[in-house]
Amino acid sequence: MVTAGSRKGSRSHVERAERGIPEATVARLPIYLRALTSLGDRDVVTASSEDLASAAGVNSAMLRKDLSYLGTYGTRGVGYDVNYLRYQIAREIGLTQDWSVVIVGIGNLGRALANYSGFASRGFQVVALIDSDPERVGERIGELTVSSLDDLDAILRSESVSIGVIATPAGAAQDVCDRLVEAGVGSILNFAPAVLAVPDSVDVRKVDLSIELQILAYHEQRKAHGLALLSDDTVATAGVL
Amino acid sequence: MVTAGSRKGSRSHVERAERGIPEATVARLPIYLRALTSLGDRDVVTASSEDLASAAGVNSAMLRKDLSYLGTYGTRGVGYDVNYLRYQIAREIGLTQDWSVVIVGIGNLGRALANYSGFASRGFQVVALIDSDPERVGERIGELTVSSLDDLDAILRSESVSIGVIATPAGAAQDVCDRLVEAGVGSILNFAPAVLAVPDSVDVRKVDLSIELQILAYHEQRKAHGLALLSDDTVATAGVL
DNA sequence: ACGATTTTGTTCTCTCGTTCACAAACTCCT
DNA sequence: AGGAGTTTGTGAACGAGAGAACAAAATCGT
Repeated sequence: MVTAGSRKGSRSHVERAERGIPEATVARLPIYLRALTSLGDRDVVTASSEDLASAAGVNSAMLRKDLSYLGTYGTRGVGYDVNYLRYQIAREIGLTQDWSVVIVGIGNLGRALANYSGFASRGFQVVALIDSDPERVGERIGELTVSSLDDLDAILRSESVSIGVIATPAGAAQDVCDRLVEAGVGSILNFAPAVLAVPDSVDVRKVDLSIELQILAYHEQRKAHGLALLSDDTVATAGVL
Repeated sequence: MVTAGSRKGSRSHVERAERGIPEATVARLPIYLRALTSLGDRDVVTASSEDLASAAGVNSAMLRKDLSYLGTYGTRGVGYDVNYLRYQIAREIGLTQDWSVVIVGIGNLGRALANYSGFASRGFQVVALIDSDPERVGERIGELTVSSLDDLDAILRSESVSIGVIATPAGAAQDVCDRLVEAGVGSILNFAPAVLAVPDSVDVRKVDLSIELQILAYHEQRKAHGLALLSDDTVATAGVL
C-alpha cells in the first residue's frame, strides 16, 4: 500500500517485446528447452525455477531473469507449466518452423554430422552434402548423395537454405564461406580451425576441438603446477632461454 | 606532460605473475597461437599487434591486453617476435608437454574424433577408445583398438590420462563422467547433449551441435522477422546488401 | 644527438552479465 | 476470510570483459 510509484508497470507483452534478448540468455535458452523436454517426458507438469535451474546447471535467479526476457510465463507461488514454457521457448528460438541445413566438407567430421540424428530431431533438416573432392561426389550417405562444390550455388538457391555448416580443412574454409554467403546463407556453423571473415549481416559460430582441448590443457597444467611449487612459478620461466 | 604520479611502475615479471589469467583471455590464446603458427610458416619474423589481431579476428587493443597478462614479450615501436611469442603462448597453455586423451563412446562422432588428425598435431595423444557396446569392442580404428567400458578404470590408471572426451548418447554421459572423475581425470570435453555434474576440481567444457544450431536459428528468425514488421533498427538491418 | 614515427603496455570508462535480495502474487490450510 | 508459506519477477549491487586513448619505449633518418 505504500509503493509510491508502482504504476509504471504497464509495460506488457508488446513493449517487453522480442527486441533485444541478451546474447548470453539466447545461448542458454536451448539448455532450458532440453531440461523442459526431459521433465515433460517424465510427465512432470509444473517446475519451479529452482527445479529447472538445477536441471540446467545454472543459478535459479539467472534462470528467472532469462525467462523474464521472454515474457511472464510463470505463476508466483507455483512455478512454470512445463509444456507451456517449453512451447514458448521453442517459439522464441524459432523451432516452430523447419530450418534447412547444408553441410560442406564430407570428411571424417562432415560424415559424422551427416549421420547425426540429433539434427533432424529438432527442426533442422540436412538438405544437401557438398564436397570438392570428385572422389566423394556421388557417395550416398543416409538419404542424401554428396554433390559437387560447383553445384553449391544452384542447390542453395533452389532450396532456400539459411544455415551452412563448414566441415572442411582450414585452407578451404574461407572460400566455402564466401560461396555460402554469396548464395544467401545467413548463418554459418564453422568446424574448420580458421577465422572466417563475413559481412556483419551474417552470423558465424565456431566449434573448435583443438581450442577446447587447449583450454582444458591450460587448466590441467595449472592444477599440476599449483601442487608442485606454490609460491611464484618464476622457476619455470627462468628455464626458458 | 603533467603526469603527476607515474612512479608506481615497478611491478615487474614476478608480480604480474601467472596467477589469474582471465578466462576470456585463456580462450583466445589458442587462436593467437594458431595465427602465429600460420605467420611463422610463411616465414614472417615480426608482427605488430594490429597484424596479429586481424589474423585472429579481434581488436588489437584486446590482443595487447591479453598478451600483457603473460608478460612483456613485445618491443615498442617494433612488434612481437613471431616465434618467440609462439613459444611463450604454447608454454603458458601447457603445450610444451604431451597430454593423454581418452575417448569414450565410439559412435559416429567418437569415430570421427578418433580419426581426427588435429588431435595429435598439437600435443594431444589419444591413448584409448572406449565403448560399452560389446559389438564395437575390439574394433580397430587407426592405431587403436576399442576397449570395453569395464576396462576404463584399469586403462586410465596405467596411462595417467588427464583429459576425457565423452561422445556417448546423453543417457550414458553422467555415468561415464562419474567413472572418468573417479579414475582421476581432471578435465572433460563433453559432446553429449547433457548437463554434467562434477566436483569443483574438475573442468568441463561442452560442445553441443544442437545448441549451436538453435542459437543460429534464433538469429535467423530475428533477421526474417525484422524485415517483415519494421520498427527501431530494422531500417539499418534492411539497408544491408 | 635528437626529433619524428611507430607500436607496446596500461589506465579509464562503458557495457554486459551474474548474483543478491525482496516486494508482489499466488496457493493452501484453518 | 485471512494468515502462513511459496515462488516469481525485478531493482540494485557487483564483477568481468571490451574498447578508446595515451604515456612510455623503441627505431629511424638526418
